[in-house]
Amino acid sequence: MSISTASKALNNTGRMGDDTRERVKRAAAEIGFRPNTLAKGLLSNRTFTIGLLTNDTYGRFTLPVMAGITEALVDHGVSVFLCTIEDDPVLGKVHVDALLDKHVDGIIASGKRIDRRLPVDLSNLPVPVVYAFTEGAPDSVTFCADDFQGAVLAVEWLQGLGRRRIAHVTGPDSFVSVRERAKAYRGLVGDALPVMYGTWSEAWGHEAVAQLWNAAGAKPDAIFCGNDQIARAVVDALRERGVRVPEDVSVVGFDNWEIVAAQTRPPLTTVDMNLKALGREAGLTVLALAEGRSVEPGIRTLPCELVVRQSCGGDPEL
Amino acid sequence: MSISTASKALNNTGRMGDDTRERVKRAAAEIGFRPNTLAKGLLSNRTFTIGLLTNDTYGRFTLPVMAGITEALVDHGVSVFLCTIEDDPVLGKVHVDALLDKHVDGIIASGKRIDRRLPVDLSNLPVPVVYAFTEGAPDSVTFCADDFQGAVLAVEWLQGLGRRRIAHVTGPDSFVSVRERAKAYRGLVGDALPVMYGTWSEAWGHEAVAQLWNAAGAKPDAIFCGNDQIARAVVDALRERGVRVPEDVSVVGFDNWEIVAAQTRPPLTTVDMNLKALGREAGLTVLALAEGRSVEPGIRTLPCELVVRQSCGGDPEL
DNA sequence: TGACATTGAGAAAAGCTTTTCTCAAGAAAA
DNA sequence: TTTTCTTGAGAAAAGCTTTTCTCAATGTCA
Repeated sequence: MSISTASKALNNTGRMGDDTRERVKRAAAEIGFRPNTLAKGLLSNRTFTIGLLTNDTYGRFTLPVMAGITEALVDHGVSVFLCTIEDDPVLGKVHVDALLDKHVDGIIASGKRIDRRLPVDLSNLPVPVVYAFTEGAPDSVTFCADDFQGAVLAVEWLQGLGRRRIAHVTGPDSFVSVRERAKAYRGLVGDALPVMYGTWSEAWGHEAVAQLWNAAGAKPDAIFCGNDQIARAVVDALRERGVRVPEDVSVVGFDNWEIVAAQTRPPLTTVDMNLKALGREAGLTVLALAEGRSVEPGIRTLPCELVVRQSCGGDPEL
Repeated sequence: MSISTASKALNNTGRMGDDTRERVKRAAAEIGFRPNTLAKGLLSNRTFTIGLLTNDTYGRFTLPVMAGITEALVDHGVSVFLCTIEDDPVLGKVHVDALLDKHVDGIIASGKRIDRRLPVDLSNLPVPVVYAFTEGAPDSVTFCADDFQGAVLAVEWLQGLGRRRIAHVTGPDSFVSVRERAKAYRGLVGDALPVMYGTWSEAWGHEAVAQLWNAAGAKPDAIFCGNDQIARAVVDALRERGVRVPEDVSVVGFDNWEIVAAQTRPPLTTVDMNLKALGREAGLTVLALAEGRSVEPGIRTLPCELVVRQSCGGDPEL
């Protein structure tokens, strides 16, 4: 039995008798033959590996993205190198070099916010690069969540529940996401209440509630929070003040960070950025690029969706 | 210039003139030559890749382990495939097969608890396997944290602060870790108070405080919690009851999960399991195995350390 | 039955390094 | 001057697949 015959049999290529083909396959299965991906890669210039670069140490955003990538690519036999590079350019270069040495088919860059670059130069690389949830190079493909639409979803949900004095407690306005969400909020509720910018901490959530409730005049009947940590703190702070959630005040978060959203009492209704879908798209795109298919560059915005739990009231079955 | 001469020049092997060697190196640097790791691997049977298998979706335990592995191995030019297999045996097999196809030099299995196996068969693999924070096969190398010692650390710290009625609110006693910690606790404080087993949720933390404070008799002056989520809830519940932390009651957590521990008010003093160090050891071990060095099988227990914040009182500078 | 077509299987090359071996040239020794 | 060493450089093979080409054998048609 020649090597080439075996190869052709296993790959269903070449001309040969069906009996021979079957016989080879059976034998291969029997001895547990695994074609060496390295050798195959040597020929095809494909390694069926990609690199995922991130500076998100806690995996808050990267893990869902990674899950999506893996889900999309595992069927294609592609495995993913995860490289956490902190915010260290040197570490970044080390990892990129390692990835290039291993001839990854492509690289996906991911991060913690969509208006910051990873601290590493990914231009002029010999492999395709796509960006997911981080700022991309000018002519690249970049995926991010639709903050504006997500905020609309949240605010309209509150309005649909009859809420009319909706406050917005959010993160620093240096974030594009924060500004986008604030713009959507402004568009729907007007200028009655100021947008409250702060930090992404629980401390700020408590502080914001204190400011709102210590001020004179009517209190809000709903609070749209910039992330789940703030939302959680807001819920806690309201409870401590004897304000009932969701009866007196509805609270909606952003991120759908299970660990926070589900453990809050009551569990948070919150906007999910669909990071997994985002990862899936990024994975398929980098694969397409790796296979030489051409992909229109630009920023692709994926819609958010609202995850209804109990912090707003309303029928969770809607 | 022959290929072999170039190879020898770049690898500092073979006999040749220093001038030739230098000339080759300069030229290589100039054109940005990267030896193809695949071809090298084809010869040496090394790919400088390893697989990290985990069922820890949120990365709670796996990400620190991963960080340690990467830190230890990046200098050796080794990259890590992260495979999240949920608890799905099929997915597990798919990923293991993908890893074997790619001829990883070794596999590290990791998980969420040290007394459960990953839902996938890792025996009789053609590559070395080491286990980190998950139950290993009989004659394997397994790394885990020293729960007993960690608990001793926590309880002795409380005792050192003068606390005498120390309660223990922890997770389900089906966990080996829980039983180990409880045993250490028992050994140091005796039977005055029952060990309170529950779930790993904040709800249980609240519930436990209610039980303790609604009971007749003296209240605890310290609570040793089975993880940070419980500890956080305990702190919250105490504050809601007007009990001051740390003035009236000291609370210590377990895990040092930054996101929880640092956001709690006051921030949690807690036991850190040194997962990063654990990952580092696991990484170095799998590398040693991959290089053919022999490693004594068995369970390696790494010590925990106490991270002092403010939930216990005492001088954080100690 | 002879010429031609078809079919199935094997040989060989390519892909990129490293390593071992061979060989030629120059230098040193006789 | 001839022989022997030494040194530096190149040739070749190995590692594992896939693909293209070649070739022998069988079958078909005239």
